[in-house]
Amino acid sequence: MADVAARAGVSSQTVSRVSNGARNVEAGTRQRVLDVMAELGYRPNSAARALKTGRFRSIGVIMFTLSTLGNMRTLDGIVTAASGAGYTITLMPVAQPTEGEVAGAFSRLQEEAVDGVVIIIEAHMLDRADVIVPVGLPVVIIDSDAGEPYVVVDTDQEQGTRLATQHLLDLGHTRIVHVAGPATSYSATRRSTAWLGAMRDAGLDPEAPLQGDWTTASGYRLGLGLAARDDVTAVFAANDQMALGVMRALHESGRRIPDEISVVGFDDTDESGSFWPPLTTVHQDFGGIGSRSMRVMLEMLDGAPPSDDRIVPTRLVVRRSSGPPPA
Amino acid sequence: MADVAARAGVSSQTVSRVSNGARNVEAGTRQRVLDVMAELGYRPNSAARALKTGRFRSIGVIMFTLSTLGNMRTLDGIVTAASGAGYTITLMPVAQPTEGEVAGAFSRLQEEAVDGVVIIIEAHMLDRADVIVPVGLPVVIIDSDAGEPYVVVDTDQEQGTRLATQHLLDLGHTRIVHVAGPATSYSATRRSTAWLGAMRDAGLDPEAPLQGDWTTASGYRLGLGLAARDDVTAVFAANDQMALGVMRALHESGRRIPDEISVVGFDDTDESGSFWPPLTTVHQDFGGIGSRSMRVMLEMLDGAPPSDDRIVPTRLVVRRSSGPPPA
DNA sequence: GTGAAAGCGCTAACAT
DNA sequence: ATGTTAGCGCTTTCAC
Repeated sequence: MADVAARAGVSSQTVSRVSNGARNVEAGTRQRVLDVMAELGYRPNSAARALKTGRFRSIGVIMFTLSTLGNMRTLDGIVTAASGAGYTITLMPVAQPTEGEVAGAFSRLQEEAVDGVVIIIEAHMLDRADVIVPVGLPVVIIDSDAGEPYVVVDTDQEQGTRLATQHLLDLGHTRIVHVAGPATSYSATRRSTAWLGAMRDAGLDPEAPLQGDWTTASGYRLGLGLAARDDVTAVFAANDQMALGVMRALHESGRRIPDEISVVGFDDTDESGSFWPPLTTVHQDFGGIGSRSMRVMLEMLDGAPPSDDRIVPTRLVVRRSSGPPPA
Repeated sequence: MADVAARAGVSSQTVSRVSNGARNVEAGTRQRVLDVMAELGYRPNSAARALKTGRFRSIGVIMFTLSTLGNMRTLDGIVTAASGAGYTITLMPVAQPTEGEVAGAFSRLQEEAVDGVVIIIEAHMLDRADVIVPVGLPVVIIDSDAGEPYVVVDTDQEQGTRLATQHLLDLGHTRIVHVAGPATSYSATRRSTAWLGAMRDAGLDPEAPLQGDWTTASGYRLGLGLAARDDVTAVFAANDQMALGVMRALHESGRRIPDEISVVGFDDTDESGSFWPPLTTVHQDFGGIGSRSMRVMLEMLDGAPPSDDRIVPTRLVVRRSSGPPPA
């Protein structure tokens, strides 16, 4: 910057003003400085700027590394929204979604160059106030049971689950089994709970959900057991990947979908409509989750109260994997 | 830091030493400083540190936002490797994979707090020296036609393609069609070229590849056309998503896989083994791409010459979507 | 509209 | 083993 100032015959202060787009610089002076900047290939040093202003223009995202498709899409939404607001995203992976790991990532984050933190861990640990509280940064949590004072942005799991369950109920199914996500996942338990609620509201007495872990492999394993039973006419899987695994098991066992058994998923990834048969599923607006998270984050950064609009609705996408139960 | 120093009765320099784990501090002094740090909740300011050292301990990743599954997995590998080396990842999305956008991202990156840049854009633009050259940072490019002086890390596209093509050839197929990725993608064109080469080496005269865009939708559209032809016995799709779309079109048209027509993909995502039928495909080691990129980056950061080992081999995973052609 | 001075929090270099 | 000095590149404040 000093070089630019010297070459342009102005003070470094003026260079700073031009660099930041301040308006009290004469057009001629500005142009001269701009020319010299280009000539010298000048780029402001963000560390120095951050040191002085105390702002980094970056948001940290803590996420479980080997993440699900949905989390990747959510990250994509966050990155896009952040970029639009002139912020970059700094990734903070945690190897395992355990409380210790998250606390560790959090403490590391305090020395990172970020203005706020978004957490996507989908775990139950976040109600432990001591894990998060020590940080003096705005925090937005996605998909968590963290209560006050945390700001949580999330898909409307209850509404989505009821959409899926009601669809099956309306079709005439009563013997519906739920293939749940891992018990450590908050969204998985909410989907289980909402499913139980919807079933009971319909006067049914559902059996306990089967326990998967989000992967196609777990869906396949559980699906093999389901295929061997003749008292089940529909399966509601907590995500599309497990639904895919269930369908594979059903296919291999010679069970016809949806004639003998219906399958419904949750997520609606880009591929779900091309599964065979195309999967009926609950569409989650991952991009919406990401952009709302960033909007709330930006509000907090500005010292404004975060807007209330933090639960993102879903919609049911009916395809060919669901139909009436066999007569 | 000054507060800690005063409270612990030492100089700020000693606090700095403790903070950085220097060994020339007496155990008692260290403990006292540590205690005060905890008491005061001291956290080093990374901006100040970066300003002084000129190092940010962060790597920027430029990527096309609405990315493919494979790119997401590669990013995951990079993040994991970076984290292990004590680096964070700063994401720089580009809205469109055009030359202008990439150049823009690059120029923005220069003011970002990063020590090096990894580019995942899978586009042909990177041989344009003027796009990248101006940056004084180490650059590693994934999947690109960028030649010297750029360091490129990539999957062995040629080997993978030949594996897939030879598999079909060995099965007895001669009427094989290639569903290619977008012409703007370098890996897509390399797969096309390698496929043409493998076919010609087998003495065949293949028809021009069909042009998809990586999405299941494009695979479906092209698959519909393929399903209507009776002179095709096998399809080699340039990625698994397009293969999935092709299979859906085939199913809907009542064509049996692999009895009437075989389908082979490229990528081997987590879901591919659960498609129906389970997809024969070329396994790409996305994590390996990510970790090698980071290893090379770290070498460059240390001023060492980047190691040669930058092409990651693939392997063929034979499942049930491929078989001999109909008699 | 522009410039001079001061200092953000840290660490490299040197001194003790 | 510990302290002192200086300065990284920028922006804020205040003066002109």
